[in-house]
Amino acid sequence: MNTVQGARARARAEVTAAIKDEARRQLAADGAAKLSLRAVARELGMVSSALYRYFPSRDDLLTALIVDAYDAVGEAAEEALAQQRPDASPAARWTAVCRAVRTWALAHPHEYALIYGSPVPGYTAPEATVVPASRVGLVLISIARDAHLGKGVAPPKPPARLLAEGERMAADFAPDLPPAVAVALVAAWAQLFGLISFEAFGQFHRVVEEREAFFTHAAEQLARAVGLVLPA
Amino acid sequence: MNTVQGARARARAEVTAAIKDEARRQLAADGAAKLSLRAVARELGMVSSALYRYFPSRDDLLTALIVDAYDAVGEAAEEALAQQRPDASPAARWTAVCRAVRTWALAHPHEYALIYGSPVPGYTAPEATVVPASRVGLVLISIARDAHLGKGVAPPKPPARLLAEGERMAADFAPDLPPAVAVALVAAWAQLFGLISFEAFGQFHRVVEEREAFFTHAAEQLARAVGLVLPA
DNA sequence: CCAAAGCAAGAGCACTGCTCTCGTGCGCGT
DNA sequence: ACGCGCACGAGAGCAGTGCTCTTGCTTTGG
Repeated sequence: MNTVQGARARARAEVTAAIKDEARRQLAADGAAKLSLRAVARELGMVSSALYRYFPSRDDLLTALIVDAYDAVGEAAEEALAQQRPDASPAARWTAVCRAVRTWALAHPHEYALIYGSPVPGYTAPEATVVPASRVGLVLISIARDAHLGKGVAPPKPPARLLAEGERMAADFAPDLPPAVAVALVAAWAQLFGLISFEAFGQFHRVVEEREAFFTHAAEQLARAVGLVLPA
Repeated sequence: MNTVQGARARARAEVTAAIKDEARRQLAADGAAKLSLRAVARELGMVSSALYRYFPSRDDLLTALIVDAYDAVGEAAEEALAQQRPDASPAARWTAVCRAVRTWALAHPHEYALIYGSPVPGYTAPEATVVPASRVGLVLISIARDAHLGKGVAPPKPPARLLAEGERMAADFAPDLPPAVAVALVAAWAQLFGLISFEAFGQFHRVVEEREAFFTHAAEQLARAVGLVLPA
């Protein structure tokens, strides 16, 4: 008994991981649309029906890959933040995290498409995905909160009804964040992924050539919009 | 001879349109992944092989739908611009166009996903899609150009290499647009679709409730970022 | 030590995209 | 106006898919 859990459970975990690995390979090679349970099983030397002992359906396999992808990009963001020097400015932290997310997306376009492209399984994201999906957002929130705990430049005040929304959002996610910053932050969050998606999905083809410089500059402007840049 | 083209060609055009209509229906109902040539043919009372006389492959059908979707959203944008009063400010025009695009996207989520979600056919967008795909961009460009022909507020100057990129972009698309405005415009363009995609794809679930007010406010900030808002 | 539970394997169903062949009827050019 | 040709629809068929069910074997825990 050299294992804390039974050998059975361990074998199951290993096979499950092998399936996900092979699925990820096929995903990276041909995209989500062409991911085939039978092909995965074939490549693993097992028969297709055996695979259903591990994933009840193709969508469940995809959901597992989605969760892993959210975790991977979330980890990339957290790591980028952790590697910042203690004296780094909020804007510098913000830009570094944005660049890390972009780098991950460009390195794993199909996995990125899985999570930030069209929702492929039947329309409603499974509940299991919401926690990993929020990791990047939490990183951005923490940067903004640190910045505005010191002194930040408040973004333009939104209209009253939106400001109330901002208070609700702040109450939910970051108690001590000014409401106006909260709504600016959510907007910047969505806009960040707009920039990344357009680049990853080829919309910048023949439009933007200096992609890295362009993105960095845009990310810095986003930091400004959230009020992370101190006036000179 | 009541038709300029032969009856044969006309019948062909009608069947082609019927196929696209039915395909669009199934697209709206079940999404692109479940769009099936055989089901379309079945619904139209023909056998599946007959459909291949009109579209050489499933991807070709999807491409046709993509082109139509680009045209539809482009037309929505152009119409929104055309309906602006002559004395409307550039910022008001910008916001109106943004709202029109958003409205179209929310009304046709699956078609929107087809063009601004993950690229589903084999990775490279067919050449035929690039012209219709640029219609929304052209509308935004025209607004920015009109604004800066008068006097606009220049966006922050990007670094030198990006400024050169801006000059190239301006030369390609809008000869008389300041380079800094060009790069801000492209960024705002991508960010606009980031906002819309996040809402359409459910990323704002339990995050943003006042979606319309939120979007309008974000679009106005985008107008500011492009330099469309005059100082008070 | 044996029953129970987990597992792989195979056959099979309904469906998909796509190809090929084969008549037939309609539109077109003469 | 007529007949030829070709575009078209129909059908069978292939390879592949997701998923289910039954059948045995192996492992595990009481």
